[in-house]
Amino acid sequence: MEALIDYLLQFGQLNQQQVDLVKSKARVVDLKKDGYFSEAGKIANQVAFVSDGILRVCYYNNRGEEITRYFIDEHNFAVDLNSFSTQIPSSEYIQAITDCRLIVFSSEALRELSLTIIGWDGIINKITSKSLVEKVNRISPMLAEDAKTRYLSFLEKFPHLANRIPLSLLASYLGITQSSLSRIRRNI
Amino acid sequence: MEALIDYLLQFGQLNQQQVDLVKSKARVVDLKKDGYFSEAGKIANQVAFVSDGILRVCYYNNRGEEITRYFIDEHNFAVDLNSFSTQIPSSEYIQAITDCRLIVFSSEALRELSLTIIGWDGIINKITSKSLVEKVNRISPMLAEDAKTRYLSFLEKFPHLANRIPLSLLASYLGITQSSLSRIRRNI
DNA sequence: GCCGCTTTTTGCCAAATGGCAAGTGTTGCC
DNA sequence: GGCAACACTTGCCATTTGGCAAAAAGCGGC
Repeated sequence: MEALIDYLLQFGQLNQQQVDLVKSKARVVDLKKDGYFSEAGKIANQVAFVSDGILRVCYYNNRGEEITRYFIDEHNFAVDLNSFSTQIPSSEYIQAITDCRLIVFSSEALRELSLTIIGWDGIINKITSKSLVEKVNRISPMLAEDAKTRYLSFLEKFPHLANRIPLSLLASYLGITQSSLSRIRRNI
Repeated sequence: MEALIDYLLQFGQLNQQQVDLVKSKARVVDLKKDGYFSEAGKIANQVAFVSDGILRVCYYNNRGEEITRYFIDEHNFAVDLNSFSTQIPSSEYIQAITDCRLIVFSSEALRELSLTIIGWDGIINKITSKSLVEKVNRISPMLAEDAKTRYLSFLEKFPHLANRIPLSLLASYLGITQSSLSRIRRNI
């Protein structure tokens, strides 16, 4: 819980009373490996701060292949922003790939925080745009790189993640087959 | 200018007085083909609404290759959000690929609007997160697709853009060589 | 330790894409 | 018309990646 508060304070100020209010609206949830935090077809109505574990955002294409869009690890927020902000049913899944401990806020909790805490919206907006810009900046260069370079870039940016993510999921994130990734690994 | 106001009103309400204020802070700028709206090494201090023309966001990788991250066409905002919001020098360029007419706001103009118009920040935040989510959703699936599919998806999503963008830039956006794109085109 | 399950590695060959360089086409200018 | 500059296409071959299936390795339960 302290990690969450530290994280928030990077983006704006909160006095002790406000910090307590935030804590009171949060709910700790444990999610087992392979469990879903958010599912296609449903409307996302909660946001999670990842206290422990790794999640991934994925969807299925028209050939039934499972595509991993990105991973979310400790001390980041997980939310299906598309569905959450438009209140349209989602088309993707947010799934735990390890056992996870999440700090969850419901839509209502967030609404109350927004109404009560001056500056809350500003904090949330900064976090939102920062994390989206990061995603764009991370994914976008990958298109121009070959598979090996993509893998090496991933290792460089997330050295601690590579060992905690099954090969098949990492391959799907990198946009290559599991076999190819295995071969790439061998040749490094 | 009306297109800008219409666009803004999709994301929140503005009364006539506020609309006039917004207009008074804007500046129409014509940018010639190949001209830069924002350059690597400089700190972005303006935001543009594209009234006419097409821009692209690009950068150079460590092999000196030019990579096109995405295109920005009519009735969208162009800004180097990374640099603009952190005030760190940029690492990418925003360049006109056709003659452009832009409606430009300086940082100061935006700051004044933010202070004067209740709800301005809300409008800006909605626009920001919507456009970032769109970018992620557009780029992310491309990783899992082969070049031909990427090209077809592009045609489907931006049928009016394909003819206005030089082959070389489109290829760099799709993450393939110009020759490959030319071959793909032939075989459709 | 052994079994059954899942994950990862390999081999084989086909298909996609890149690299390079030359050829063709288009456009604007003189 | 002819030339220069640029944009696009093509040919040839090397390299990368995919598809498929089998083998090997890792892991938890008993």
